[in-house]
Amino acid sequence: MKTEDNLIASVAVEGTVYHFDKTFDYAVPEEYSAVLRAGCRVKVPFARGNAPRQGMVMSLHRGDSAGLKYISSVLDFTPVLPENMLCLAEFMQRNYYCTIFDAVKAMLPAGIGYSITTLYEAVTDADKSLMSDEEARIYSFLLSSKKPVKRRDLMSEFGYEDYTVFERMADKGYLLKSDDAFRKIGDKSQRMLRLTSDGFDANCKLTDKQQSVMDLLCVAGEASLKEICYYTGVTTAVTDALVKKGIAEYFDSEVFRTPVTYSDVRGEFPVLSQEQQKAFEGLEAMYEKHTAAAALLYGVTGSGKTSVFTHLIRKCVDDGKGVILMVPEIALTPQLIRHIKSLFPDKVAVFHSGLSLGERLDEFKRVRRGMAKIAVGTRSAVFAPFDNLGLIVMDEEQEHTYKSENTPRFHARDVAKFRCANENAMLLLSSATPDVESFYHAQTGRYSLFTLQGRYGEAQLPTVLTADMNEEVEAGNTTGFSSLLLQEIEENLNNKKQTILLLNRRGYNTFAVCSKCKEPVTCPNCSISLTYHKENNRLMCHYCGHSVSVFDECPSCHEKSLRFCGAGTQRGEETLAELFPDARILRMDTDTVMNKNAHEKLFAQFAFGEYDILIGTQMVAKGLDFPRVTLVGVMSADQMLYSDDYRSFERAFSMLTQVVGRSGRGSDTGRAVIQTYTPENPVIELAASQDYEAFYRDEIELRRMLTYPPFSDLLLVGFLSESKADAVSCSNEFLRRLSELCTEEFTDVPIRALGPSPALVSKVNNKYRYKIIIKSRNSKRLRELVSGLLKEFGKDKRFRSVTVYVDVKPMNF
DNA sequence: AGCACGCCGACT
DNA sequence: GTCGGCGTGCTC
Repeated sequence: MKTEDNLIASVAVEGTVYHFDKTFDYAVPEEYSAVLRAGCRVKVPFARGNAPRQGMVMSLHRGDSAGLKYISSVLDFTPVLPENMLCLAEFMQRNYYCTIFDAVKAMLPAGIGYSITTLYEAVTDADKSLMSDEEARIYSFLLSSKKPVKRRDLMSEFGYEDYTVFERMADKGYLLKSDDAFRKIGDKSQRMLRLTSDGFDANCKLTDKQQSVMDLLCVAGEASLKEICYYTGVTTAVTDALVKKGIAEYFDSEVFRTPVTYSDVRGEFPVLSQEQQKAFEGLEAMYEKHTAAAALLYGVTGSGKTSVFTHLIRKCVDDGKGVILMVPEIALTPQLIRHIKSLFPDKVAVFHSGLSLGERLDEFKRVRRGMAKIAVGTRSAVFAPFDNLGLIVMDEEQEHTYKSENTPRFHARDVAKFRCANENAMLLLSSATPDVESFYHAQTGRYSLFTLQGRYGEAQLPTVLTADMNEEVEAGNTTGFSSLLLQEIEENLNNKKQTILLLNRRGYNTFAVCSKCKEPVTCPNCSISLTYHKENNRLMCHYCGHSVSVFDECPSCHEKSLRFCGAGTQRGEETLAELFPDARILRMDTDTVMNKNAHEKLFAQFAFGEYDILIGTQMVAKGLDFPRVTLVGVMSADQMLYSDDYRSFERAFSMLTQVVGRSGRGSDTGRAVIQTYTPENPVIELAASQDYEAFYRDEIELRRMLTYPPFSDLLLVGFLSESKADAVSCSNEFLRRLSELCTEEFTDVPIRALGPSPALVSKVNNKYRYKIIIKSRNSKRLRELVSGLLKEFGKDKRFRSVTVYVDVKPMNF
């Protein structure tokens, strides 16, 4: 048989590392050669041990297969991803410095994933007398179980941290090894726990932690694992133990099921105003060219941006093309989703983290098979696998939730841009307070700009007052509520109107300090102070999730002198209740909202008038329209304004504009009170007058002067290590090599580098974090330079303890 | 990142 | 001699 003309698959392999990632060529066995196509997943032997790994076939070609390994099995007989998505994966590898498989993984629904596991079974004729006691026990266990046992299960059964024992037994011929691909099941974060019906027998001894879980279950009956861990401060190891004892059992949560909207509730397309019609016609003309294009739809809240883009979506669906509609957070936009579903019955697939794995898989398949034409969802919806994409709409395009903070660290807007360019589709960004970069592109003609001026119903802008907190503190007021705000709340209560208060801190107290030695109580794993949560009476770390029962002894000087300070939402709620005992107060933050579809329910209750005051973190700035709200209070504008980031003004402006705009949506004029220690900051005034364009003019000048985006691109190089010294020396060496290369091979790449310096939170989960910020133009040459350096440092054995990664357009640094 | 391979020291 | 500890280098 001649070897020159065999089928070869280029495969992206799972579990590689950036510095040696590429596609690996495998020979395709004869029996698969007719069926295998790019976009199918395969099982391949990898590295010296030929350990089985999952891979994605990126492309197929013919050639000489001599010396290549063979694909061991095919996991999909029809491609799970179309060609254009494979092309996108390569784009992501180049731009986000991730492995190709990382990019592929981001595109697939979690439920589709296979994991490849080693299985062990006992040979029938081994001589037990030759084994150690431990080996004999393992052998008997495997002999009694009929089927091969997964390595993982075997490890936990015998309490091992590694699997050398089993490997040794396999070498000695007592055990047989095999590998298989398994469908992943049961996303732990969504699992529920309940007591088993047969109850538990009284002589069964429980540890303290197990008992606390039991107490919770006895009261609640059932609870999600997340909640159990929050309230009792245990890890899943404890719940696992209860399940093992037969006292409790896991089950999949039913509450997350999306209510199915049947086609009998058919929505009406909104009638467009003259201004909206004009914008629509402009967009329609762009769309009709069927070439890659981008537009920004800019209009104040309530100007009807949604109406405009629903008409455009209809146009696109009528052409038989796919539409992606992205929203910042699904939980806060239930009415938009319901609206879209009612306009396009049976054509909508929804993508968000609240779906069960099975549901995500179903929605993915509906898109893949062309049954659904519109994919609605959060940033992961940008990967909806349409093969004839027509339009991508990004609602509230400036929202930070569009940026992924985990590998692959992509920005959904950039991925959307690439997809549109690559698939000849149109990109429509929509916002009341666009990202400064986007508005710049609209001003300079890279995007077409469509503006909506009119506010529906001509509601008046709210009157905005600022409260100078310096004066309050001088006057001895430490409640966090200025006299001005209190007075306004009082008035609203008397008039039976509703109030929204924004307090951007979770928990009860934001930190604890020792009144003797002045040491704050910090997380043992992170360089961040612990927050006191009243509901579970624990101190918690919002970074790594560490929590301890509350104590009063200072960990540094051992005096019983801890003092709790700073107000979070829980404390704010309590203070309010004391000040206004008759007011009905609703608190909303990730703690109260953790369970079920609570968002919508709570918002609905508030809209119904079941509460007088809504206090919460930034989620209260979004969500439903509340016509009865006539007062909005911002407890502190300062944390928003002064974070260590060039975008803090932009974010604060957007947030303040949004929250202030919540006041006076109905017939009454609204009021807003912004509390701050820096009342002179112009951003506050600009937000008060809802004047985006004036804000933009100031901001863009600032950016131009300081060469910040859009006049440059930012890249963060991160260094993570358990050893502080290694992280420091690695980052120093990186900077040295960077400047060296810039004076040698890369003289054509203009670069400014800042750092190295410790990250904003310098230690998380016992890992020290350092960063270098690179200011440059994101060109091909820059990517060559950065990618080369990453590979060099990945291989460097001096820095083996250090993980080096790159974050393009970092959000927090 | 794993993981096999190989080289060296301590031991039945 | 042989087991097993760790340092080194490769992954189609």
